[in-house]
Amino acid sequence: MPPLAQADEVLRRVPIFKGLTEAELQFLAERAVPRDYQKGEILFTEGDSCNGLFVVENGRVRIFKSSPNGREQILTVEGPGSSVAELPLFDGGTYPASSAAIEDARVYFISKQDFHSLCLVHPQVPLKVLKVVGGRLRKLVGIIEELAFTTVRARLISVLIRMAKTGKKTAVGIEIQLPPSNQELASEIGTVRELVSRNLSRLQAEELIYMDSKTVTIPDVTRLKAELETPE
Amino acid sequence: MPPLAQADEVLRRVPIFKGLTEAELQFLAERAVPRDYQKGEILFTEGDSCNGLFVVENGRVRIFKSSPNGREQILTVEGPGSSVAELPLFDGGTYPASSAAIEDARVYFISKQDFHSLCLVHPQVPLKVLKVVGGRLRKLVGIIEELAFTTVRARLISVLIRMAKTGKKTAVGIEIQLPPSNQELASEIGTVRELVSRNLSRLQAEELIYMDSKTVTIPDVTRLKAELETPE
DNA sequence: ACCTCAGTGTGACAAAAGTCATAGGCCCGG
DNA sequence: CCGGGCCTATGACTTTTGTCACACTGAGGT
Repeated sequence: MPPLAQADEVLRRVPIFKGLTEAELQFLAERAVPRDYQKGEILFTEGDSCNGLFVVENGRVRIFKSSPNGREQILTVEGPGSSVAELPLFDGGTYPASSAAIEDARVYFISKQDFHSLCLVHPQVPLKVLKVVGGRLRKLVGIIEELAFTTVRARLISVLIRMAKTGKKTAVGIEIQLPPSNQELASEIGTVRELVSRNLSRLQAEELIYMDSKTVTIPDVTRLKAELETPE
Repeated sequence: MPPLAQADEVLRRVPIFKGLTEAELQFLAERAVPRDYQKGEILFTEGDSCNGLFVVENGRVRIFKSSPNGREQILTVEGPGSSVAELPLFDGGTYPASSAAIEDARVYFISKQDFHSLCLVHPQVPLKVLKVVGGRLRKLVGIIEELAFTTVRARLISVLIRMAKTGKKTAVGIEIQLPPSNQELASEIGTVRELVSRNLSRLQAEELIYMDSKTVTIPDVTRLKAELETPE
């Protein structure tokens, strides 16, 4: 069990609640229900009707679509301080995708009613929501672009580069941690386990990366980026 | 040149402006600038900074991503009474995609400033925007799902079925009109001209559709839908 | 009537993606 | 130390996708 945190401390960090007064934060904090999820546990499933929104306190949560033949496509991964599923709250529809905990996680649940009450007294909130939704939309467009135009290899290189931005610098290059399984990585780039495995091997053979189980070292990010330009 | 219309009549029909008073509509109508575009003309390009939002009076407009090698992926097609590009107005970023007129079209342009003034006096508006943005997000997720999980053939069948919903019933089936070029259709489903051509031929050979140039007749929509279930 | 031009249909390939089967590694519990 | 469960790597193969080249059609314009 993670140590208890003050709900208001958590909510204060959430972008859509920035700028609320102490009293307003308090109002929400009193009504926010903490929920603990174990690794892999489902928060909600595509098509469920939406009763409220989630705020992640710790752990990470993935939002994904799944296909009848068992494949998955991750839409986004949200970590501490993110809100999840604000949108269906406003358009009244069901969840467009499913969500599950990647690691053990604690989230707060805020009911639709409470959130709507807040919006009434604080019209700034919908504007903030629009802002984060804007970012989400951009992300989705980015995924579409990658799926429509690029190969698995290019998408894999893209995630590696994205991860490199927050990676650890070492003497021999930037060091990053791959997700716990190749399956997870495959879902992020919309393909299957085997192709991830093959392409990682190939990148290593080409000396663009070095792998030690889940730890990848990128000796030269620029050279990796260059691979994205040329078709070969 | 299309006949002149009263701007306020056009704006009244737009979802995000539903519920405004006459005075407020008037305020916008006075400030909305009409613009005429010819078929194929560009409204804005991905990466442009965003100064306002568009409302389509007539004609249709497509929003799309384009790839360095000349391919395109259509994100949505908006017709009369739709607003376009509300989002970057709120998050302050640039346009995430480009837009061009499919046919000759007239649109109204409303500047960022005017729109923000409206939002201040009328907090209902952002809520309406959230609603339409919600729909947009769902659409994008749908595109991702199709790109990630299905084949060109399935995506083609999907659009045909979607078009059938607004098609014309005849004695021999439902009749629909394909877009003016196969290229356009290809961009909608994220592939190339040739594959559209081939797959349409194949569907006709299988007697799932009948084609007479751009007019397609679907004798049995259920049978077409069944093709989506089975891998073969 | 003829030329041009944009869009089409198709065959032949090449490349990429996905499937299936198999072998092996690693960790954990008994 | 052994066995089961889970994940990984990899070869062999199929299907799908995309590219290129080329011939054909139909509408418009002069």
